[in-house]
This record gives sequence, structure tokens and C-alpha cells, in this order.
Amino acid sequence: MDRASHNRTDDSLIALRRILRATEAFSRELAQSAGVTPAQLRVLQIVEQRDGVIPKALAQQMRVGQATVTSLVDKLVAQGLVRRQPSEIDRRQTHVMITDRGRDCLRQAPDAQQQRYVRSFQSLSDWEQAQLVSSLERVAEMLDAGQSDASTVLDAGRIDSVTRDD
Amino acid sequence: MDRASHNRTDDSLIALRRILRATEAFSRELAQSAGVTPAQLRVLQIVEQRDGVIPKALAQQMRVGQATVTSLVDKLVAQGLVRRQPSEIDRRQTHVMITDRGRDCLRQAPDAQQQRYVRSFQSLSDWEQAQLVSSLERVAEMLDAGQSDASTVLDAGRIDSVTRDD
DNA sequence: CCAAATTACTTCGATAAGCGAAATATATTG
DNA sequence: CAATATATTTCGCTTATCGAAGTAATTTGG
Repeated sequence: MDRASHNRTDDSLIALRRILRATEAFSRELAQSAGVTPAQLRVLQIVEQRDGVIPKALAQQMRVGQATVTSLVDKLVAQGLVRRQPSEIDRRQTHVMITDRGRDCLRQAPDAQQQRYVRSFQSLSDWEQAQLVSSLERVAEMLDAGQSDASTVLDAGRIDSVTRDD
Repeated sequence: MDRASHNRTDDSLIALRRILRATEAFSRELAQSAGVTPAQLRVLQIVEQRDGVIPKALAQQMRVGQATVTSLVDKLVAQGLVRRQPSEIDRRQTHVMITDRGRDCLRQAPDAQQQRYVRSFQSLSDWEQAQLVSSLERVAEMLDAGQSDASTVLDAGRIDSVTRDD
């Protein structure tokens, strides 16, 4: 009866796990090649898109505590990739701004595996790509339905700059 | 020209990130509800399937160093979820065996989000499921092609016990 | 306009995962 | 048997993350 659906559920979970593992590994490589750790890179990416973002927003978007953000930003500051600037309007707030070095760091980072993946992906036919994207989005929805809290604010944050070449 | 493929690549990466985040979150919930951390849970799952597995194999399968495995196993032992048994044949080796408590722990764990996902998945039509699985597998392949080292040995390790009910 | 409550952030102290190098014990080989 | 190789653990260190307490600034109620 649902023999088929049964196995397929497992199959999908297994594929998901493979994706997970690969992505984790990639995340590390990526970060390492950029001289920052994965978590730091995430911060850097967000800061690039939303320059001047405040720690609270970072924490919500990343779904971690503010204490965590503080320590991540500390490290990026130490490397000169971002800087803190106290807000003029509300001085409890701090804006985190990306520096030129930070931008450089991002521009050179997204290679390694991501490139490999991007190449594979782009070698697919048009309809295959469309198919894949729609499947992935579907799965993403199924997975994160029901934990729509902070993520609604911002969602996945661009990962471009990999495919930007024009 | 590749305007379309361009955006779709980004889209696929974004979806991937969503999947990642959701899975991480799920992993935590799951683990928490089981009283173990995600990494510990992974060990426990592997040990259940390959009872008596040796640390080296665990390390390869999980793609972490043996030192890491040692510390994870230490914690599981401390909670009485697995035990170590020195090998009779090669006394350099240690077999890690799951205990009854360990099994209980696993049996009660896989709920939370996974169930939510499973439900969604199973509510899809047959061809949709097939489509999804094939897409996921494709992406997984694209991602982990080129890092075929340890993973070949074992691949994703069953995640059943969620869908097993017959 | 001040005291109290709220808010934003940082500091502090913990825990967990992870690594690499050194240490230990046991095989295996020549 | 000595030398080498292997399996695991121990040790010291880094990062990520948390929660609680602390600090500074804003908002609110009187």
C-alpha cells in the first residue's frame, strides 16, 4: 500500500542527510579558504547585505542568542572585516558595518565546493534546473513550516556573488 | 542567456540554505527531546545499526577525528546509552555497543519535526514523491561529488525507525 | 522632569564539538 | 625479537552557543 511511499520517505531523508553532510563540509572548506569560520562567514554575508544591521537583528535572523552574535562580531572586528558604529539615534544600538577587507573576503571566498556545485547545476538543462529548484523549495517548505518565527523577517539571505560575473 | 540559469542557481542555493537551517534546528530539537545532543544522537544511531562498531569506523562514517568520537562515546557511556567492550580478536579495538536504554532513547526520539516532515511528504502524490526523491538525490550527488573519501564506505546510514511501523 | 521599567548590548562562566599531537597498548613484519 | 604500524585515548586548544548578570540608554508613568 504505502510500501512505495514508505521507502521513498526514507530515501528522501537519506538524501537530505547527504545534502546536510556535504553542505556542512562545504561550509567549512569555504570558510576556511576565506580565513573565517562558517558562523563568522554567515554573519559577514548578512552584514554585507544589510549593512549597518544591529546585533539584535543578526541574532534573530541567525536564530542564535545575542551573546553569540557579540562574540562572532568580536572576531570579525578583530580581523578587520566589519566594524561597530554606535547608532546616532538610539545609542543603545550598534551598527555593524562591513569594511573593504570584509567585502574582499567575501568576494574571494565563495569558491571551493560551491563552484563545483554551481558548475554542475548550470550544466543541467533548463527544465532540469527548474525542476530541481522547485523540489528544493518544496522540501525547504515542508521542513521549516512550523518554525516560522524569526525567519519570516528575512529568510535565507542571498548567497549570490558566486554566480555574479557580469 | 544564462540569465535564467543564473537566478536559478541562486535559488537552488537559497533553498539549500533553508533546508540546512531547518535541519539544524530540527536536529537540535530532536536531540534535546531525547536528552542527547545532535552529535551524540548521530553516534547513537550509527551504533544501533552497526552494533559493536569500532571508533575508527565511526570516525570515518561521521567524518570527524577519532578524538572527537572518543569524547562523544564518553558522553553516551556516561549516560548509559552505549557501552565499550574491548575486542577479543584485536585488543587495540573497542566495540561500541548500544544498551537497552540507548535503544529506548532512540525509539522515543524521532518525532518532533521529523514527523512533521514525514507527514507532509507522505501526503504528496506518488509521482511527486518520486520527483522529490530524485531531485534530492541529484543535488546530493552534485554536492558531495568530489569528496568521496570516507563516505563511500557507508553513505547516509538509515534514518528509518521513523517510518517503520509494520 | 525624575524614578521605574524596558531595551540593546556586552561580559562572564559553562558546555559541547571539533582538531592535532603526544601517549599507550597491541598487532604485524622482517 | 626489534621495528613499525594501528587503534584508541589523553591533552590542550579553538569555536559556537547558551543563560545570567551587568551596563548603558531610552521610554513611561506619575
